[in-house]
Amino acid sequence: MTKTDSTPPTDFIRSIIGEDVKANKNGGRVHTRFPPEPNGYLHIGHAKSICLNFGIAAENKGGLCNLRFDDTNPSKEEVEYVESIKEDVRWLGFDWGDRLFYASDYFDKLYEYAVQLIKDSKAYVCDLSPEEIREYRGTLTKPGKESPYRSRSVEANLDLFERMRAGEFEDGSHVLRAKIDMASPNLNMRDPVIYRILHAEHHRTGDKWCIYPTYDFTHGQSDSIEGITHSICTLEFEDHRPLYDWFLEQLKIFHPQQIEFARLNLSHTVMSKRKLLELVEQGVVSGWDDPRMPTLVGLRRRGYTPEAIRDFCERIGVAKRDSMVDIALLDHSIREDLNQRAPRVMAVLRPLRVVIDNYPEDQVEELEAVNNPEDPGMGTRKVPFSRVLYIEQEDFLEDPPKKFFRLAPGREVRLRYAYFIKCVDVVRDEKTGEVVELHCTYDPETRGGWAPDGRKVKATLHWVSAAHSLSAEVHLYDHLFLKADPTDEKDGADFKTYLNPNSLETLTSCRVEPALAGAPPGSRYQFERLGYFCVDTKDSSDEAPVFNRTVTLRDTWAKIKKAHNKNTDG
RNA sequence: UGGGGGAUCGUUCAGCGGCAGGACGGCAGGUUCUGGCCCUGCAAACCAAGGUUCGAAUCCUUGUCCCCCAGCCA
Repeated sequence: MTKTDSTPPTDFIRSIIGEDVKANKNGGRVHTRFPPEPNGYLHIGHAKSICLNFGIAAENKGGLCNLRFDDTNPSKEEVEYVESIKEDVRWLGFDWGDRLFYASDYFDKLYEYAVQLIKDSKAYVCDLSPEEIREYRGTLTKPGKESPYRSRSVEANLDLFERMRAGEFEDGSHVLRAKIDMASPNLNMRDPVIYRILHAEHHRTGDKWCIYPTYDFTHGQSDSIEGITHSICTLEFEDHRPLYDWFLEQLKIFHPQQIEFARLNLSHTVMSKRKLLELVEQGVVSGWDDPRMPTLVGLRRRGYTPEAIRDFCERIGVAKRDSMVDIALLDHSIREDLNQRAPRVMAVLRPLRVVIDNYPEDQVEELEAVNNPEDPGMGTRKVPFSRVLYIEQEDFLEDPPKKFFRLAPGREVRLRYAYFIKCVDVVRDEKTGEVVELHCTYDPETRGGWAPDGRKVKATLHWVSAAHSLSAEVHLYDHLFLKADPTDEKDGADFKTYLNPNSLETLTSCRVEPALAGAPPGSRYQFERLGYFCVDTKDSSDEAPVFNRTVTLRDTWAKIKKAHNKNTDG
């Protein structure tokens, strides 16, 4: 995708790095990393971080970005997640080369670091229970108390730590703690736990270990080992930085620079892995790849392109203030991308039968339609036209309001690429009064949609030939949540109470033009006047195609209707 | 009333002592065989109060509000 005037993004992180390069810090090297925990699927918030880290590496000469899994908690992490994460990063368009790492690669090294701290009297084995540790920690305003085990000898600590590793103790009975300052105003410095006993099988190291380093003891050192120059993370780790600095200083090892930025919040959805997991587990959505999910697998299945997501990540910027990006911006990014590349096609979601009374019974014409007005190179196709057609139910109104330009009794409109037609009769269901069929006449002089006499119509409708169209199922998606910030549970409500009951609407009697026969899973189209749709990658088949609506077209008629309703209701 | 961060159009990102700007959204037009795209125009903001200065969104002071931290999660 080519952007006409894409200026290279600048933000405070890139400025800092630019200064560092200019000052020849780290010999001018720029090395970042994307460090996910393999305990869930990646979402669009991760995409922001991925684009930042891989983007910065790509923008700097010789710059590199590692993919490293922070797999320090075997009880929550699974291979399923590491595979999906790798796939998602690749799909987004980034490449970690041969630099795929795991924090678990460093378990031996980390153990040595811990031993080193013990030998320097900077760490000790503590026998306090989790509850006791919490009590001893103090509170935000009250300093903590020192553990009674704080002054054990180096020898005793070495022995105990070795026995922890050997599996002599039960989970939770002992921990290794850094010896820093129980009175520190920064709670992270109050003798934090750096190793805990977890008799759990690790997805990579198996049962080699029954003690595991905490994230805090792992992350900074892993960055150091990999020679990461700029360790970019989110705001909540800002007060962990002094702790990471402390470890690096005590261990006398390479010191990456940590820079924090605000994580992405998107309106009308949730971004926390815990909440997303809850939606999956409770069956609110069909899975991590439900097209309503903000996960990368979900967005992909919904029809989003990596280009659009990258464009979005560029538009939202990077800063330190907490923010909530309007999901309308994501809509804009995908529309802009798909407008350029998606072939146009006609599909009728809610069919209304139309009979062209003066059209010969057995005649069929092949009319030429352009595949993409934005890109003439995409060529044209033939669309069959015959006596019986379908149009969209909402394109006809018996009693049209002022600004309704579409079909109505006695009114003439154009059928796209076909003919001008005029509505001459309306057939109703005898019982319900519902309009079930329209009778129209066509003007043979307007073949292709042009009027030789230059007369104008106010509307152009999409349509399909009844006999030639294919049936299809269509999934209409809308925001998962009605409330912009479902996380705002101040009135006591659970975030799920703000779920949009209409976030998915399934239409089973849709008709699509024959050109869509055999459309491959994942392929994207614009259904003219309706929106962008893609062939579902899971539930679609040649016999029973399923299309997912990625996003609607901008719809000014919908806005007019809405404004009108508001006025009449009020 | 412990510590760490942050406050600029509705939203978001710029502006780093010298005309507050862009994008999305909104509104109004133009164009149009998609009520799409595209084009034009309009409305729209410096948390507050003091101070320094010829000049303050920017520097200083004092407030106010918001976010994060009391996992052996990350």
